[in-house]
Amino acid sequence: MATKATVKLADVAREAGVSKGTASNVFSRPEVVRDEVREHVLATAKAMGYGGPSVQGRLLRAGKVNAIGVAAVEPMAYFFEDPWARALMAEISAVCDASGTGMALVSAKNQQKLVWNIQSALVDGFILLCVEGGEKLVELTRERHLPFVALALGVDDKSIPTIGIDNIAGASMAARHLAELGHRRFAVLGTEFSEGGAGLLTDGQVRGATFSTSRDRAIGYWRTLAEFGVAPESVPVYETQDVASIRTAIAAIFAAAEPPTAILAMSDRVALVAMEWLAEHGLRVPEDVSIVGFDGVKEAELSEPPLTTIVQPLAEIARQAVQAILQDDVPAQRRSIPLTLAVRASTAAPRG
Amino acid sequence: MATKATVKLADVAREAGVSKGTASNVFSRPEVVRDEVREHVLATAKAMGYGGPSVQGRLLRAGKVNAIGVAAVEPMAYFFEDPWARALMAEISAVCDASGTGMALVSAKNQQKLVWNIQSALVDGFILLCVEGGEKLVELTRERHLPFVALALGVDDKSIPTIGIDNIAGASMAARHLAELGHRRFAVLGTEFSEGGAGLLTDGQVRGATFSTSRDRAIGYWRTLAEFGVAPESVPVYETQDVASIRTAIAAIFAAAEPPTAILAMSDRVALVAMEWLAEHGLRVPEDVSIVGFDGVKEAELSEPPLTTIVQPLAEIARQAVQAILQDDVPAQRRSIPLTLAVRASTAAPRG
DNA sequence: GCGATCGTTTGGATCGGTTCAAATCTATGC
DNA sequence: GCATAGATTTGAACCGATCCAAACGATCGC
Repeated sequence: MATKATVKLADVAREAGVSKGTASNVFSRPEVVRDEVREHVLATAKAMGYGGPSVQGRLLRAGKVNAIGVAAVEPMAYFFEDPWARALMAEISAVCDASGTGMALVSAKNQQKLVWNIQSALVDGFILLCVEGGEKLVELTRERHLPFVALALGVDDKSIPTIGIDNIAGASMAARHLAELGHRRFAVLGTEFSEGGAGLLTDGQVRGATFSTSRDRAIGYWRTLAEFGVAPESVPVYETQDVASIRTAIAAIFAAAEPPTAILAMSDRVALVAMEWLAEHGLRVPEDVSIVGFDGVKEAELSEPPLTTIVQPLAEIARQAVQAILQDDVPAQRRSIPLTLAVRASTAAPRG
Repeated sequence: MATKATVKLADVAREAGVSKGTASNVFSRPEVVRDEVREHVLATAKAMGYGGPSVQGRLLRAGKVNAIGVAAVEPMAYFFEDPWARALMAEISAVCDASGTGMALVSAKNQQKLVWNIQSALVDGFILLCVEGGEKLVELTRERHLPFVALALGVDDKSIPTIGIDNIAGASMAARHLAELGHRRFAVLGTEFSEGGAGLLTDGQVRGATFSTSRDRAIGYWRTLAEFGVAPESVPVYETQDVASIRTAIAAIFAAAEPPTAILAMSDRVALVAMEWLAEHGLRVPEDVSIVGFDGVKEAELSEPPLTTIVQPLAEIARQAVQAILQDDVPAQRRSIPLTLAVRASTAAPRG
């Protein structure tokens, strides 16, 4: 069923015997047209099968698309499958809903398509979800000359407008919580520090990490533990990627002569996998081992026991990001939203 | 930081001393322009801060937006939170990814905004996710005169292009599976039949349901069980809404003198809640009670025990829907995709 | 030296609307 | 009866590009 020769506003106007201007008013500013005329034009339009003013035409004049694009260097399904992305998207969409703004999803497996997708997306601005490969995305977006903010950018280039969290402060809270409970033997179950890495990291590897998120969290842990007299050298940091690497890491941690009484996990995902491993190996949480996560995903509330974690204020991040785009008032540099500690049942004082 | 007076193609052309046509070619058909000229125009553009051809301008000429809209009469967060919607969106986005098509999310809490959102969405067509309130959505979409297909439309108006599943046949498979295992005492744990209802339904209420999905599944169960000599009157159908109503229903079912040996659940969600209730009340699945779900969501594979269920071919539905829109070749009427039965560990022969 | 050919460039039409100043119509006041 | 304010309508300009037929310029063959 091919689209028949499309009827345009001018056709309707001619047929109805009014000017193009009046016809336009009938649709976009009906109150200014005399009732009689309006009815007639509307009737003519319906009779001719006119589908209403074409959006693209209006757009050209108006300039505003009234939609924001959310982009990621991931397949599009990422938006619906990754827990963090999903939680964030839900918040972003709630804000967009409230302000009647549309959302467009932009993604690409390959760089080639990403370029085109970014360049041709019909949006007023972009929110960039970039866990990795973010720089290229930022660069491309910049060329569109549209407002944009990056969320969770793993690199810290001061010139990129970013809304993020203070990872050092967050990690600090997690470490302080455990230290105040009396723990003195720790291990850090980290996320990705550099492309594809995994395993125990040296001090130098931590500080020279590609991804600042992981680095900052490690630094936050170390710094605060030092205040409690725990030497950084005594707190091993394991980098992990997939589930297998997480399990390998936690196994290594508990293979030590004096295993830690508390685990600092750099993400809830990592923490949850670790808790599973612990349960399988007869170690009780929090009686034998305390564990603190990071992110505050929903699953962390529902785990057994519920996970103590540092929760990211996703709603606030989403609100600020959307506002910034809509008002074309992106932060000049990086802006941080404070994190909060949610104390649940996965932490307790160490035994003895 | 207000956007400075935007530079347009014509400005660049004038500044570079070439015609608008040539300038346009530099960007959209570079190979046709002499290297020297191209370099010069590009340089001028960069110097003037030209952001590349404006999408809206190009659009007007091209006609194709190269994006499809997905609409629902739900808040936008629905796309990221509801399990069924999410699974479907993930599939749809995978198909879009493959064909380089963009996606726009359209939604609205209130009808007022829905109208505007549908009318102003920049898309080449729509996929409608309508579990309820679908008719209004269809009507609005029709006015855009763009191709669209409805998915899972709960009403069966033959004139609406729909890609769906054969609920009767699916329910039939579920019932047959249990009957062939030897079950003869059943109860149906239903989903929503009419706006806000819950509780035991009469035959008339089932047949007069507002939502054809629930009705068809019930009919499928009854019809097939009858073939095995089980009278429909002996198979109670409970309508449910939220978790509480599901628990109430299953409690009622097992309060009977001769409780059923098998449960036919109209959705995996309902089935999973029921399994939880059964576990809490010391009834083992499948030893004491067998249960079959419907939908085939991911959670059904991971439950304990894994749930036997009728799986919806979401990937295929998504593929056909997207293809139909992109090729402007929507099915004239309803098109059904076959369902499959996934036998897992929640079903077994009845005891004794 | 001249016409044909090929690669570039040009200018104007077009996409489908919105907008606004000016023109036209209507009703009111005196 | 006529000027005047207010309500409608008109027509042309414009939004920012793409497209294409025609013009142009250089090279080539004879």
